[in-house]
Amino acid sequence: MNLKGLSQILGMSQTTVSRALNGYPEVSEKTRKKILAVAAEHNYSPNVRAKSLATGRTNTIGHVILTGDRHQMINPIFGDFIAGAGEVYSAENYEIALSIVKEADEEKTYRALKTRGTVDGVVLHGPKMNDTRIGLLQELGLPFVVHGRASGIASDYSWLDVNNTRAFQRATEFLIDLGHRRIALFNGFEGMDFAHRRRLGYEKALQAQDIRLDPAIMRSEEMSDSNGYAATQDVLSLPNPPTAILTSSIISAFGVRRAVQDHGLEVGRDVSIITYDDGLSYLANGVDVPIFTATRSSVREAGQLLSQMLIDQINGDVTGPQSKLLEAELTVGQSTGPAPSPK
Amino acid sequence: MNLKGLSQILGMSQTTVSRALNGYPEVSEKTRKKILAVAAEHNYSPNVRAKSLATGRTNTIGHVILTGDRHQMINPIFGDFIAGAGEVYSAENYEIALSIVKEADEEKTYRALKTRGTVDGVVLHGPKMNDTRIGLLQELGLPFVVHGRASGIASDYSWLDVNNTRAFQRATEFLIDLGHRRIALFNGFEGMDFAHRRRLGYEKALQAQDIRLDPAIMRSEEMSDSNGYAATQDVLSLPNPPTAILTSSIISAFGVRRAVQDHGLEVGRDVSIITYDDGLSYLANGVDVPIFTATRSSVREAGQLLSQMLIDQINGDVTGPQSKLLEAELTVGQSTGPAPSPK
DNA sequence: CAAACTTTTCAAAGCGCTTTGGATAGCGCT
DNA sequence: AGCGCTATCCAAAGCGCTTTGAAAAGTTTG
Repeated sequence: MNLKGLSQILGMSQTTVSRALNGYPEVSEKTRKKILAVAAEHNYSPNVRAKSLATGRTNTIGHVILTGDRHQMINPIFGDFIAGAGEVYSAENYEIALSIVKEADEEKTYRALKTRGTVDGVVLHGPKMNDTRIGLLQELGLPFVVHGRASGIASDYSWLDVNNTRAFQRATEFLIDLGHRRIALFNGFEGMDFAHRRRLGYEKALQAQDIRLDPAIMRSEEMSDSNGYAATQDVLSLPNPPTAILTSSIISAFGVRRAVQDHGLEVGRDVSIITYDDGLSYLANGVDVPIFTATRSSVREAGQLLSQMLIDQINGDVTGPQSKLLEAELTVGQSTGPAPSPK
Repeated sequence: MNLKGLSQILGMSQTTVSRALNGYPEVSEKTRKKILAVAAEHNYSPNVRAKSLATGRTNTIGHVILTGDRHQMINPIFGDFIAGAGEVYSAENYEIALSIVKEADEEKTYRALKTRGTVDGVVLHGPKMNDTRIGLLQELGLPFVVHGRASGIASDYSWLDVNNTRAFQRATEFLIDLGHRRIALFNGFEGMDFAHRRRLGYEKALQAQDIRLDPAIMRSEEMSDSNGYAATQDVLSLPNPPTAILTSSIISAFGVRRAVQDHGLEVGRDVSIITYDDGLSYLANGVDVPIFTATRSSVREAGQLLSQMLIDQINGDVTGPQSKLLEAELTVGQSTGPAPSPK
C-alpha cells in the first residue's frame, strides 16, 4: 500500500492525502479524519526512503564506533549510552544507523555518511586528544555532538561531557584525606581525551600535597576486567605497593578487587579502591550498599541528554554550538578506608 | 555531486555512468576506467536513499532490541554480538538499523520496518518460548534469522543457536562427578527460550542421578551482577545451602563470586561455581588461567555466522530456512573443586 | 561494399514521496 | 448577481538513482 493506492481508494489526490497525513493546515479537519481513518485501516505507513529522497531529511542519527586492533570490542558503556539515546530517538521519531568500522576506515565512513545522505547527524564517540574527526565533520557540514570533548581543538563545537578532571581530583583528595599517599591510577588509553583529563585531576590533587607521581603505579590501557586484574597483580608485587587504587571504570574495578583478594589482602582495609562508575545497568555498583566508593555519572543519562541536543540542533531549535558539563557525584562505599599504618 | 552532475562532467549519459559504477558488462573497460577515475576524483558516492528507492533494496539489516520494564537495559552480550556481525556487514556493504523499543511497541516496529521499507531483513534477538514475532515476520515476508530458537513454534525458520541444553547438562554432570549433590541454578528469565533449554539440561543431569530438584535454589531473573550477588546471599543463608552454583552468565557469575567470598567462603573449595561464558571481550574469563570453570561459546562468533546466514538468505544464495547449532566447550578453571565433605 | 551482427551508448520512464503554483469551490459582502 | 476572499483540493515537477527499449557505432562476414 502506497500513497498512490491510498489516494485512489479515497478518490483524492496524493497531495491532499500527503498533507493530511503530515498535519499540514491546508486540509479540512473533516477530510483529514477520513484520510487518517482509511490510512489506519489499510495500515499504511509511508516509504521512508521515498520520503527522505523527497525531503532531504532522513530522520536517522549515525553512530560510528571503532573496532579493530586496540578496540576490537564494543565497550559495554556504549550499550547503556545507546539505551538512553534510544528513548529520545523513539520519542522524536528518529532511527539509529550504527556503523562499526576499523580505525582506518573511519574518515571514509563519515564522508560516506554525508555524501550518501544516510543520516541527518552523527554523535561522535570516544574523542581523542586533538581529534581530527571534529574538523572533518565541520568541513563536511554534518551536524554532530561529541560525547566528551577534545583537548587541543580550538574551534567551537557541540559536546556533552562529564567533569572528569574534577571527578578524579575529588576522588584522589578523598583518598589523601584518608591518609593514603601511594595511590595507583588505572586509567583508560592516554590518547583518549577523557583519560587525559582524568590524569590531570589525579595529578593536581597529588601535587597539591607534594606527593610525587610514580609512573610505576600508573596505567593507561583498555578498561577491561582482565586488565584491571593484571595491573593490580603488578603493582601489588612492587617493593612498595600502593595502598589505594583509583580506576577508571567499574569493569576494571571488578578485576582490581579480585586481584586484591587473590593477593590475600582485604579491600577497604589493606587496599582501598575507588572507581569511576558509569552507572551501567548490568554492572551496578551494588544495590543497597555500594560495592565501591565511586565518582558516578550515568552514561545512560548522558545518552538521553546528548541525543536531545543533537536533535535540537538538527531541527534548528538552537543555533550555534551547545555544550553541557555534568558533574560526577562521589558516593562512599565499602571499598575505601583509612590508609594502613606502615609496618 | 550526484549522478547527473557526474555524467555531465563526463559528457556521457547517466545510464552509462551508473552501469560503469555498478559493474555491469554493457560498458567497455576503457570507459569504465575513465568513469571510475572521474568519480573518485570528485569523490562521488551514490545517494543511498535514491538508490534504494530505485532498486527496492536497502542494504541494511534491522536489529530491534527490547527495553522497558524488565529489560530496561541493553545486555552487554549484544555489544559483542553486534561487533561480530558488524565485521560481516562491513565486508558485505550492509548497514545496521538499530531500533530500541519498548515491548509494547515491538510488533508495530517490525511492521513499520516492513511497510516503510527500511531494511532488507532483520535479526530476531532474545527469542521467547512460543515467540509470536516469528509468525509475524513470516506473515510480513521479511527475511530474518533468529539468534536462538523458539520452543513451541512448529513452522520452519532460520536460526542459529548454541546447544544450551547440552551445555548445562554437561556442566551439571561435571559438578555431580565432583561429588556435588546440591547444585543451585541461577538462570535467565524463564520466559526466554535459552533459559528454558538450560534448565532442561540441568534437570536432565540431576534426574539421571535421582537428585531432587529444589526450587529454593533455582532462580530465574535478569543476569546482572547484582542479581547474582543477591541470589547467592539468599541461597547461602538457607539451612542447607548449595555446594555448587551453576549460573547463566559470566556477569552474574562475578556477583556470585563476590557473595561467596563476602560470606567468608572460598570459591572452588567451599562453593564451586560454573558459568556459561559468552566470551565477552570486556569481561573475559581470565587471561591465562580461567577464573571460572565454564561452558563457553563466543557470542561474537555467533554474530558473524548469523549475519552471514541472513545476508545469504537475502541475496538468494540459499533457499529455505537454514539453521546452525553450535556446541559450547567446557573449560575447567579455578572455581570448581570436589564437594566439601558434609560436616 | 553492403548485410548482419555485436558492442556501446543513450533517452526516458519509474521507484514513492513532497511541494509549488494554480484551479475550484464556498462564503460573506455590497 | 457579482465581487473578493479564504478554504480546499489538485496536477505536475522533482528528489537521485536504476533499468528498459532503442539507437548509434563498430566489427565481421559473404
